[in-house]
Amino acid sequence: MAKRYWLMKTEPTTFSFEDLMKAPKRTTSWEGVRNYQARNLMRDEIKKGDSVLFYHSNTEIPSIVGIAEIVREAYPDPFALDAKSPYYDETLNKGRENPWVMVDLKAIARFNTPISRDDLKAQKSLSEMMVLRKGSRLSVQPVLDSEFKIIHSMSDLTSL
DNA sequence: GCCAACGTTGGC
DNA sequence: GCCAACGTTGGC
Repeated sequence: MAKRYWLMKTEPTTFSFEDLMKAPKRTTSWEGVRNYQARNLMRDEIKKGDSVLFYHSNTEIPSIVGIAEIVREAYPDPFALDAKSPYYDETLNKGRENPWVMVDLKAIARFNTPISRDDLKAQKSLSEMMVLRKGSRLSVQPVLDSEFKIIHSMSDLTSL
């Protein structure tokens, strides 16, 4: 099965690439996705070994800041059942099966210079990227091989 | 802080 | 099933 590419968004005030690099084994679980389209991608499409562009959203300069890798495929997100978690899903309290899943992600490379949204927009060959579309809110997005390669070649990265 | 775009909810 | 109201996302 061919390796695939994804873009995952996070607000750096919630969980940043720095946080991922500092995590044990530079690995974290990607909990808290509460959108069915994104859930379906994680559950059905995202495979171990796939690469992830790590995107910082809702910040001063929205940017891709590094590359991560899927190290564990989808499994149930326990935070959905934890009343103390900000990701608690209170609609599950009647015994409805927990529909939410998460994957595990490992930091692979850090961009010494983040590639900003403006940088991406300046590339004609990236004009179809989902993340650049106005109103694009999906927090887990597919990325074409060609798009990943271009971004990789634009980057100045340090392997971790 | 503003607000457009989007997903979800719930009345009918 | 329709769709208005609402809450959230996220660029600007």
